[in-house]
Amino acid sequence: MAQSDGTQTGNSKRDAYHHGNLRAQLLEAVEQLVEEKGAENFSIAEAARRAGVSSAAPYRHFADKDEVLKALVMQAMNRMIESMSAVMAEFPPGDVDRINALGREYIDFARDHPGMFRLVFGISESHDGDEDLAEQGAATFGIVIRAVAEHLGLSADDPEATRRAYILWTIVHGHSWLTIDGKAKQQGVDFPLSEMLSAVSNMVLAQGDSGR
Amino acid sequence: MAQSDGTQTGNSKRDAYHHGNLRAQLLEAVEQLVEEKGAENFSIAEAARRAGVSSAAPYRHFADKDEVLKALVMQAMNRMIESMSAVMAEFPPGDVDRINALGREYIDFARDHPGMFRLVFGISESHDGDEDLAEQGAATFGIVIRAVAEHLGLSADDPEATRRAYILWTIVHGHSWLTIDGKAKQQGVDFPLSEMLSAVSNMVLAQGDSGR
DNA sequence: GTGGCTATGTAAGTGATACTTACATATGTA
DNA sequence: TACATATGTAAGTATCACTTACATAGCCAC
Repeated sequence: MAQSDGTQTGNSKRDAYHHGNLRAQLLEAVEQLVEEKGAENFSIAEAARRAGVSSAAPYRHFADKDEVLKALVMQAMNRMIESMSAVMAEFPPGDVDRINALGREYIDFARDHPGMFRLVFGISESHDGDEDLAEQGAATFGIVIRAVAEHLGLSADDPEATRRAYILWTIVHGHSWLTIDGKAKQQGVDFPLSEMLSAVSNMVLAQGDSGR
Repeated sequence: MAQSDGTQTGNSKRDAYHHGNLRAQLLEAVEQLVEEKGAENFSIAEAARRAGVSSAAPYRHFADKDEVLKALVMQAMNRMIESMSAVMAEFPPGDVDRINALGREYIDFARDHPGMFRLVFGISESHDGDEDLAEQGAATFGIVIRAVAEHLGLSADDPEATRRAYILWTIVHGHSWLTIDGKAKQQGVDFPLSEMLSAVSNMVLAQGDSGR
């Protein structure tokens, strides 16, 4: 069980006084809680209880609750970047399916980890100007921009690539939210959407003017 | 200062013991707080303070915090339906601009009331099976479906109308989220998006197969 | 080893919150 | 006017975020 921040997990028995691995185990507990009860209804206290330490212990590793959430979000975004990169490797550069696969990865993440998805995007509210998060976000979106640029035969810094990538992002992002919020199913939109969405992305990616 | 639920506001001086209008004033206070500090960081206690009553008073009007939020969301959705209906009246049936105007109204709502937007969609997490909210949501989406069906010359219960309306919803919804989360601007997507989005909606609404 | 420095844990508080309970006071209606 | 009901208060419970003072473990120089 490798951890993306370098700390070692695995030794799950706590050794009397000193725990040895609290930070990582706290994040693990918080992630569980976020999925179980939502990002707004979990408490640091309960995460501490799950890790078998006192309610003050977490504050040796994190300044406050927000910092815990930020660390979790960073971890999740790292994983996201990793799985997107893995997906990229399965298709040749420029392939449309590469782009569609990225979208599917995004939607799958939301469906499989709705609590984390909410957290990642809900956190913007309280961490508005955070540099680390912004950088991580740019790295993620950058992957999409490059894939789109390659497909269109554009340079990655051509605004047209950003423009089209952004439109694809809105679709995938909107669908992810509506899905985890149950809106899609609730409104009778239960037919398979993946083909539909990739058809739309084909339109958006068609050569020609995107509406400048 | 008319209230959409029929209770009268306006007499803002509280009359000694009995307040006369607590429910409406609480909702007003909560809405302010939600915009100021976010849906997760407001407290019933503070709303009560703003309304000039004890912290126990709200519980004469609402069972718990969740019920307050639900009432607020219902109010917001009502307003949304009203303004969407108003927009509809400005364009002839079947007009594409009618549909685009609906989308713009949605995005404007998110931009102007990000706290409420977050609340409306964030609430699904805790009110998953709520009938009233589902019904209200269906009414809202129904407006879009009808406009799309009229434009395409389809019956409103044709699944193709729902399908296309849903795609438009994902775009508008995704863009709204990314905008209020600051992602759009953060990623350098600051060029005017309204034309771009309406160009995309034209693609989605074009006659022909949408990717069945 | 021993002494001491630092990292990491605990216990016991502080102040705020959601919500409850017992009681008080208006208001409307028989 | 009396009484039922609606609506408010005060005080209390349990929980939480976070702090402070103290304890212990690991580690390094010597």
